[in-house]
Amino acid sequence: MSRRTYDQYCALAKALDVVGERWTLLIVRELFAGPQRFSDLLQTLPGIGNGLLATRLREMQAAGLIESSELPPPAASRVYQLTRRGRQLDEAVTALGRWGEVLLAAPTSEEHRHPLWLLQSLAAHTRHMPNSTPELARLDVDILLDGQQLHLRIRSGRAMAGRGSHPHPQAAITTTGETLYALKKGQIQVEGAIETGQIEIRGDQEVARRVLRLLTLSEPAA
Amino acid sequence: MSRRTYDQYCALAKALDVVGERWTLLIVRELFAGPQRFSDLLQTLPGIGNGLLATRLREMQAAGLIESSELPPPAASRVYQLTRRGRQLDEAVTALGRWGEVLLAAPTSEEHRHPLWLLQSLAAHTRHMPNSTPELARLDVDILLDGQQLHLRIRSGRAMAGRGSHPHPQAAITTTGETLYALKKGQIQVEGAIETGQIEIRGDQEVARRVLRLLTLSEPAA
DNA sequence: CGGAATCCTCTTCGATACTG
DNA sequence: CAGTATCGAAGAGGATTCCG
Repeated sequence: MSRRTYDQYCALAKALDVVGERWTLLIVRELFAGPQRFSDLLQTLPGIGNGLLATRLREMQAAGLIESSELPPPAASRVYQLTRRGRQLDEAVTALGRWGEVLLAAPTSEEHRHPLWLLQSLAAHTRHMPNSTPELARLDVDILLDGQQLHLRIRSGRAMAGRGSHPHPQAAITTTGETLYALKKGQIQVEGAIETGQIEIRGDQEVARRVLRLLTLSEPAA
Repeated sequence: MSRRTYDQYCALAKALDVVGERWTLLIVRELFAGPQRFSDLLQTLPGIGNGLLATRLREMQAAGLIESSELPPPAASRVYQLTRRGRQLDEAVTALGRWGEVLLAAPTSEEHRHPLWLLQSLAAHTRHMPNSTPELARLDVDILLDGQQLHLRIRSGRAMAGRGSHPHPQAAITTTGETLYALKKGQIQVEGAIETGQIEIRGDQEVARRVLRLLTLSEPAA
């Protein structure tokens, strides 16, 4: 009955009362990439258990973070999506993710993996750096990453990753997480990876290259 | 024995594995304002229970977030403080705090309060806005807030709140949380509050005014 | 008195089984 | 597919005790 709270008159404590519980911010991360059904979330969040997911979704709805909507027939299913308030968590989630990046050791492990998470991570960095050249004002590309269909929206140099394909992509990239990771590390270059076939591009070649270069840019020295 | 983790190869999940558990980020918040002893933390974090605090401090030490050091006699006590890695949480904690600010309703409640938390909250906003005029390059002032001795360090327009007094303050301000809150809301002005005695200043009047104006600046329209 | 370890109760979590 | 019901296990909170 009694939701556990910190009972502190402090903005951080209040925020943690709402999003500090287990799984909540990971659900937010999933919904940043687009609406999801109950069972979609169950799949991408291994270990959560359906009871707890139901509870979290109810709490998050009550807190105004998400809303659910019925898809019209014949889909006849319910999807959950972020509200404006929920989307405002972008900055905090992004900052936390950047902080956690150095904790990513070798990907070899019993860990669950998902191409989206890598793309979100790379996209998060672009929202940290001031990259707003006119060339990066507005770009939309599809990315088939390790067989998963994703897309990237770039607005004023800031990238957001999403599931599925974009309605009007200017280009389509096919590659692997390994390749993106090597690019980010500076171990290979965009042009080289295209030549060796590690990256395939359809549509606007220049747009795709711009996106790839933005995404795999290294952090400037602080 | 088995620390609970999300087991996801994802930067956000990794970050939450380390700082996502109950109380951890609130401990970080306290240590942002300076080193603290075990019992200091117990006092400022009502409800934590000493066993859990000990556990958290051990975990945070193992994760490289904090370190403990013995004070030389006659103090003969141990203090905990953030490491560099721990201080890097600044951005994430600040972003979360800003997100939570709208959840602060009327301060009338059973909630625990502490002048430091208000000051940290106000300071967090200055780190969000680009305010880097030469006048705000480097300022250090003491603040006696609701009887609590605190201080503010301002570097390049970005304020950090701390406990106790600064070794070399340029000015000292005495006021109340209520007054700062009203200033932030725009209900009163700095000059007016000084005239009515709601704010007292010793030392460099101009420095104190600059700090107060920075601190209580309203958010520019996004 | 500061800094914990111990014990006990209550809540939350995670997995499985079950229902509309 | 979208949840609810249930139950053992882990975690949290409070008090007490121990040690220097």
